[in-house]
Amino acid sequence: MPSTPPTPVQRVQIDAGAELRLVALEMFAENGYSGTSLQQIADAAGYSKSSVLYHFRSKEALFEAALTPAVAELDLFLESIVEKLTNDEHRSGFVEEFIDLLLEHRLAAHIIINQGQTLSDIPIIDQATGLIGRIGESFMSGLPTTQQRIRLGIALAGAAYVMVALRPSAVELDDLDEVREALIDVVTELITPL
Amino acid sequence: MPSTPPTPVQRVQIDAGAELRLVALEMFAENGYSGTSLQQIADAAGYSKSSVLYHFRSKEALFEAALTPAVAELDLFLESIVEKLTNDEHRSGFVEEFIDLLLEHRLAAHIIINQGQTLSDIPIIDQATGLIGRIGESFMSGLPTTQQRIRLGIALAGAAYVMVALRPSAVELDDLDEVREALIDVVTELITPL
DNA sequence: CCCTAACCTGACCGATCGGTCAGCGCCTGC
DNA sequence: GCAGGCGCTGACCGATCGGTCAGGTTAGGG
Repeated sequence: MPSTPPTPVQRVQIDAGAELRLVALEMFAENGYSGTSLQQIADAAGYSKSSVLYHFRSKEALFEAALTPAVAELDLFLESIVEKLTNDEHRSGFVEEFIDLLLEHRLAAHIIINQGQTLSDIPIIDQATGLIGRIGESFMSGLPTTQQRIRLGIALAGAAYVMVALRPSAVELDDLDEVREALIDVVTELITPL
Repeated sequence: MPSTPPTPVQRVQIDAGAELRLVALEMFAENGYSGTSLQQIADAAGYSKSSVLYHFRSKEALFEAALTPAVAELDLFLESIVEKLTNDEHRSGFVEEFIDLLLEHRLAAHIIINQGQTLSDIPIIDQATGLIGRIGESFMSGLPTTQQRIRLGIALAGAAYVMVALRPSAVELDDLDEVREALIDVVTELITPL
């Protein structure tokens, strides 16, 4: 019998750091940053509080680690925006990508939207709101009337908030697809006259 | 010289309860419910923590007292809705009143929108979200397609969120009027096809 | 077989949390 | 002038907060 290969076996969930990041993301979204204690996170993940602080130097570091993937993708999205908006034909694609980005990182979006002002002194939150601001600016390069700015705000904030308001339990996969298309339609309709 | 009247004099701000309610509302909106301590509220209002707890039996009672006026007006608004919606001519008035209601109670709206899910176990929050839900239901009595529900959601949530996002410092009175009209226009445009 | 390093934990720390309580000064009606 | 209640306070309570630390356990390489 040949020697067994060097254990690439079942990697179900042995990465404690990633597991803690996920649990923390859910709880921060559900109960808020200051409303979630390290003890609660540790209990939910099946570790001790000390263990959480072994993997992450502080509560804020854990928060930052939990949000980092979403913010990184948001950053990539911003970089790709410039060419998207110069080519007029790609504008609808812009909306689609933005909605998909929000859907993929719903929990992170929930946190940034609902707690962004409160937690503005945490670096990654500051970075995220900065990115969002630059997306808005680059979109309406000639930021014309108040009415137009309000229109854009309602489109993006409304879409984000509707998505965020979806309770995780209420997410049937079919419905999610339907929601996705409806969001793309309505947002596209709102921003095309700009 | 006639006797001085029984001191109806300057009532600048001697009602400690009302003053505390106001300060608490601002701080709860700014830093969140669990992110605001009774000590911070007391300091900001110029009282001791004990004094706050003399006027309000608990932190939750103070929170409830701070939100009560807004929720009461929301309740009145819901009662007036039925006749507004049966008379087709008053539909635009509906939007106008709703926007004005949000503008008048911006801080309370901020709290209910951003912390409603988190604080769903507090009675007045439960009441407020219940009222909002009934407003939505009574508006789209025949809740038709997903697309139409999303449209309504974006209109109302977007408007509310745009308003909430206005930093208090950024509120010039002229701008506020401009924002009000823009909001009414866009929201009306969104919900008229329903 | 032992040494090391990674992982995890309970005990403990000072600070702060929401809340209680006894008592202070002051105004008012008798 | 005195009794009583209202507004307000500091001292204090147990619980919990985020965070530190010394030590226990385990797996792997020499």
